[in-house]
Amino acid sequence: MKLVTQVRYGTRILLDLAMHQSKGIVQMGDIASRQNISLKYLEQLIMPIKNAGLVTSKRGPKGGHRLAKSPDQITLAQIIRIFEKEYVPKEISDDTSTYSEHQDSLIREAWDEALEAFYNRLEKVTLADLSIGTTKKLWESSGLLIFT
Amino acid sequence: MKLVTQVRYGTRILLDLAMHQSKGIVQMGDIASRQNISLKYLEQLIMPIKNAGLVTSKRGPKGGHRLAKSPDQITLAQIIRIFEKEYVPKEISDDTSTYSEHQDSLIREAWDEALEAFYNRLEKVTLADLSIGTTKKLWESSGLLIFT
DNA sequence: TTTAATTCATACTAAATTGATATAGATTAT
DNA sequence: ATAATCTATATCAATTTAGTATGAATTAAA
Repeated sequence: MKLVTQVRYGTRILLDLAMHQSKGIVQMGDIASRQNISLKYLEQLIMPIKNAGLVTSKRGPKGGHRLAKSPDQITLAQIIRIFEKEYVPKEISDDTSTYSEHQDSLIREAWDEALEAFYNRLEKVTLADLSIGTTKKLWESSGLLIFT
Repeated sequence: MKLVTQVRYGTRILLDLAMHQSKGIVQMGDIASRQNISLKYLEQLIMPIKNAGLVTSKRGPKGGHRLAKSPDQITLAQIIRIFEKEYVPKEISDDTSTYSEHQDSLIREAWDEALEAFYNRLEKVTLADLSIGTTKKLWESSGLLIFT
């Protein structure tokens, strides 16, 4: 059970967008250099995020991306769900007899509820939580409020 | 986030052991044929289960494996923990500046608590739950109590 | 209306993980 | 001794994940 890199990068992208919200639209190229991710890889990552409705985009020169919701409406759980493909557990047994169905349904039910509990906790961390912390720290350490 | 095959097979092995408890010690070869898993693969899977203290073994002829605890002391969560290697989420940011530490610790904390919630639910399903269901179903459907 | 900046769409490659097989050694009841 | 059984590695194949490359579609601006 691991936090795939796509989630880490995805979070960085969204966080970057959140912190540069005031600029309006932001270019992938800028994020790429700021976050030190290859532009091409980043372009791939932003796509599912966009399809999930977390950002909107505009093509052409002066185009770019922006958050589709306010940072406190975007949660860690949402980001993780985009990349961790929802997985239905296979049957424990490989036969088709009736008696294994009971086991399988017990396991599946527990699994589903466990996943729900997992995501519930992750719903509680928003981009706002993360970026507020960031700008605050920046302010404290440098005396400059760079990202506003 | 998926239930790896190792967990499915591991569960089947333990369930098989649980259902043949009365025989005392059980050979991997028997489990392999009953569960339709290659003996060699199965031998690999039983090792971490043994190291986790869920079963004990005896070598030589008439050797084999048996559960180290009663079936109601063995939970799905335990089995999953054996195979899903405990994974510490990497830092979101790759720089070493102070301001990213706050984000990372927020995320890590949420992640840890989410995992805990996940496993808590899975603690509630024991081998006994699964095997009791099985023998009962068998009884009902065939009139024969095969696994006792 | 051409040009250049940008997102969008795929195809491809490389590395890591997982699933499975193979070979041989260690232990022990008979 | 011998054969049955578990133990320990090595190897291979399949799948998934990470990352790169190529180029088309869109559009602001000169």
